[in-house]
Amino acid sequence: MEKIYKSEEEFLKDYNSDDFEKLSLTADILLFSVSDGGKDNYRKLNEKYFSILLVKRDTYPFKDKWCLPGGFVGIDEAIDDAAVRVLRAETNLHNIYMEQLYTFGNVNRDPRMRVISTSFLALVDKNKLRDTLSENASWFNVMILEDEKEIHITLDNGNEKISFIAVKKLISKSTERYDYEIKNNDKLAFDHALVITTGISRLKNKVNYTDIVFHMMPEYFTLGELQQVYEVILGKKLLDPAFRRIIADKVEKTNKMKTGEGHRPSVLFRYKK
Amino acid sequence: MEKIYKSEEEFLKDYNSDDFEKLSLTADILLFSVSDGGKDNYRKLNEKYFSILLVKRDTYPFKDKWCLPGGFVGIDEAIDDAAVRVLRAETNLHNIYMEQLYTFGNVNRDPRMRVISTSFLALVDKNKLRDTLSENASWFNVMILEDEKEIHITLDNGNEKISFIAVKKLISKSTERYDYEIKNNDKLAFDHALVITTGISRLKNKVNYTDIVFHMMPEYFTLGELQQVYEVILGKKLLDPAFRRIIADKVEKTNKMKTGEGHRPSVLFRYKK
DNA sequence: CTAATAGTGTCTATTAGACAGTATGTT
DNA sequence: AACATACTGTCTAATAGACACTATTAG
Repeated sequence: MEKIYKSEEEFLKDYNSDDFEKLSLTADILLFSVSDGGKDNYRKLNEKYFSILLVKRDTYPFKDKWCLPGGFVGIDEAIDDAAVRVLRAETNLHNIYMEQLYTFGNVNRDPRMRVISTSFLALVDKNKLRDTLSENASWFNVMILEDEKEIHITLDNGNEKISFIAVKKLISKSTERYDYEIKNNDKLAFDHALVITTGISRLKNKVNYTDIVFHMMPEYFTLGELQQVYEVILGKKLLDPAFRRIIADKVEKTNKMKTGEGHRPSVLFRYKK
Repeated sequence: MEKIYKSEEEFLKDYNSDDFEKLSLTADILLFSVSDGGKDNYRKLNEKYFSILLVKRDTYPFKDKWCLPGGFVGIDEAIDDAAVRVLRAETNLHNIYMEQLYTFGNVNRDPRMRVISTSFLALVDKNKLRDTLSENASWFNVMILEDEKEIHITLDNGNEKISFIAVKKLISKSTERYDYEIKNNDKLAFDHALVITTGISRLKNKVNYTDIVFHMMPEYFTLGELQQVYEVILGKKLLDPAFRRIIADKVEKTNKMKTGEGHRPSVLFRYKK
């Protein structure tokens, strides 16, 4: 017969939490940034690449595959704190923009046991990172080819190329929500190809209605550089006057100039808070 | 000394998942709908209310407080499947629009033990529900008063009023992200006042750039009714011609009319997929 | 007739897209 | 001088906001 409790204290004293089989939770970080490619020509601007930080696994499971920086959430640790801790361990960075992305909770994500993963979207200005990466971590440039049916994503760190296809499956046309089926993935561990796809989609989307990109910019930047970052994330060219109109009230002019570029010098701007 | 594994199979055979202390996960559902209030006047339209389903707890902890329908995620059950199961148990509904909202993972959310909660936003047309609610469940009309600093939320099911204040704490102006500190809550269990606040904010936001409201509409509706739903969620009046322009290509006219309303009859429309 | 909503026409203000032009540095 | 980018002016198209007007029903 079930015992009748008279108070919450009494109930909690008796409570045995082992009645349910518990599970493990990880916090995984999608750290995005923008990096400079080289110049092919002294006059031209640096090409910008959208890039993501990955870590090579040195233990089983998925030994020698790449994955997102991540780690288990401690029993006495908030998820957000775990995310901060993991990012700091991998990059020595803190005080970085970070938001929760999505929680992936299918069974068999991890061959060891049932693991839930809460992923976080983090953005940095790459100038803040110098020689502080952990040994197995590496930045990959992200190339995205998207049409109505599929997204072809290629990640390239100079030595190694990772590519896969995310096939869009429309969940709801009305809300433009997609699920993705990952194909041709052989270098990314777990379901991280799916996590990366989800993160890139969210970022592309947010760029249009938030000021999120400024978290990837250094303190001083030219409008041309800012425009390049928008272009590389959105995957399309923007018209100069329209772009300047839109960001006009988000930035403020400084009295600094960027010179020595083989063409007319450009005014340096700063994000206006 | 650490054992060196030659293959993933060998590694997995030895793997003991009890090295980490595990935690519990629940799926909690925010089921929103729109309900009709009465008419004060034979000529007037039914007043519309935005409403949410809550359940009264009959066991500890938080006995006799209200909470969101929810339940533990099984060890062999995907989070999404758990969400569907929970919703069905409470309402007998399935095939309902549902999207993941947010994962709440602070410590001490639950006095029993460490529990993580993944919340889901679900929307129904209330006409689909008739006498199928579980005994402890009840619909509450939602009233929202929002300014730059606070959101005052009142939930009312006719018998009981639940109200609390969510104080906005700006995380990032650039991305317009807020965290909320809940004050004056004494009738909602766990951190569910925070979950509800987060859900309402998300919904208010999504109404502007998705077709999400159609999930709360019956198959046939007048444009006046549709506009009322937008107004009640957004908490402001809209201008007729502007509203009609915006939704013009999302709906299609039918040859049905709604009559008997004490004023000019109105054409019934249908969502255009 | 009256109150109440249904539905439309139109003027204006704002925003977005497109293109052409001028400006100014380095080599 | 030539190239490449910086930066601006302006015309046009599309979208949003506001208001006024007509239409139609039950009672």
